[in-house]
Amino acid sequence: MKPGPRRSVSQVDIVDAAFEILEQKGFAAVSVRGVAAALGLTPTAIYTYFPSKNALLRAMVDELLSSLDLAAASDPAVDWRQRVHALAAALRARLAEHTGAMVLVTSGPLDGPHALSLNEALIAGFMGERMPLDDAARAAHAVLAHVLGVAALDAAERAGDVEASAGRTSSGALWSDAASHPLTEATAHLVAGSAGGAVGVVGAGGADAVSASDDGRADSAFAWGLDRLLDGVLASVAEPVTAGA
Amino acid sequence: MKPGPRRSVSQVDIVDAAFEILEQKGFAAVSVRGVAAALGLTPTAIYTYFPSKNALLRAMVDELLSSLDLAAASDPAVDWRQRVHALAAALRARLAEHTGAMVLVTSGPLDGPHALSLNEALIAGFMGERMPLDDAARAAHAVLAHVLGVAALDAAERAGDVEASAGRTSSGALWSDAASHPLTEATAHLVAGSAGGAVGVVGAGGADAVSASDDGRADSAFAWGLDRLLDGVLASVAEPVTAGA
DNA sequence: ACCTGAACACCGTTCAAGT
DNA sequence: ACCTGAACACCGTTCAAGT
Repeated sequence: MKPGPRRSVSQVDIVDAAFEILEQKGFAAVSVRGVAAALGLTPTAIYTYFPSKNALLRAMVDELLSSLDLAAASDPAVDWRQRVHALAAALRARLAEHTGAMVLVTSGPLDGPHALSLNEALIAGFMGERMPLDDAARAAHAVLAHVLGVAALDAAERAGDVEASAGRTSSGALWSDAASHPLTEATAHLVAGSAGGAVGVVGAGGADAVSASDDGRADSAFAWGLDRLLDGVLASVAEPVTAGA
Repeated sequence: MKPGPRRSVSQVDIVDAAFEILEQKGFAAVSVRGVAAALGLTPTAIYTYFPSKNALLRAMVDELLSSLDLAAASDPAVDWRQRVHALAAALRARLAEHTGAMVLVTSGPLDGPHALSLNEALIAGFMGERMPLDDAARAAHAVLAHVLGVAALDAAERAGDVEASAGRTSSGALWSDAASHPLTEATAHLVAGSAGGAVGVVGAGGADAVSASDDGRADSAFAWGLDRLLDGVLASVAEPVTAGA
């Protein structure tokens, strides 16, 4: 099973070991001590390669982003909208794969080489749609925010599968006893659901629809929101700023 | 300074103590042991009120959301766009106030009473713009995702003020040595910057512009993205679905 | 440069016991 | 119901020392 402890380790070995632990035992198990043990090292040996646990976490973030296909996202032969959808879906899938990915992504600025390249590809793509540089940068930021936000809501929902909350107000009454939130209750099915799964297939199918391979309920909500954002962003190209309220 | 240990505690006392520690010593200091000590209790006494630390965290999330002015957000006399902006800015400000707010929000489903009421207000608001229930729910989800996503990017950036990353690839070269990411570098100023600060003033000024009191660079990027999202969402009311690519 | 061993100052949670 | 005390199985990080 195990490849056995290596004789000499490197930064990438440590990051790989950390990901293996993340996938098999969850985010809470990703510890300096645990990673070191997986490599047959003493905990303090890790500090030769990373100045802190946080630095290791940030290296993991960039490793995670390295799996994105930026070449495909930069192919001008494909519709930009389609490319954004594929890129966003891929990023969301990566974030959904591991528990606690939001903690990872929040451990420091997204200024690693792959994070910068991702941002660069997004800005360039929007500029290809005749957007000025500044707005293209804002659009890239907004798309990134949308993906991270949906990932955060996904993560929050998954975190509660095991744990039931306290569930009581100070008056002792149970939360949302009946129809006090009818709209939310009636639409919960549209927004909740599993991410990942078939998401990896997006962009591989090829020809027809943007969100053809979506089957999760949350996946279509994700695509819908992204489409509305892109609608608004791309519409800003035609009518610059002048139309006021 | 300290009000002294209480004679009898309650769930709200514990949550309050946890927030005080969060604001003064940061998220890492919010521990069962620390909260208990602040109340003059033994760590294990906390488990009489919360089944786990995570349950305490979730109670903190709902407490955080309780400060949102949902009444103002439901006032039909005010333009819906303006109400969404105020609500979103307020939520973002709350998330920006404390370090590690994203970890808090990710600790479990947003199904507390105040979270549900927030969602309810958002859905109702979009329905007031003649959107069908399903799309209104998706729009609410998208707005929430946008706020959380921007908050995540904010948090990530702040997390790096202290800590410089490893900063080296396996080849030993420094990250982003020169102009390998020109678009990102040229626009970094548009997207980075402090959140919070004057944000709390939004909605208190009153009359004229939506983002009048914004001064941070990130604040205007936040408002821009939200406006583009609302553009796309509200445009979907006029032309339902029929228009194809 | 790379790694160990011992130590410091912490964690969340369980359990048995007291009132 | 509410709280204590002891214990279990952990943390991240520093420091002095070895090679």
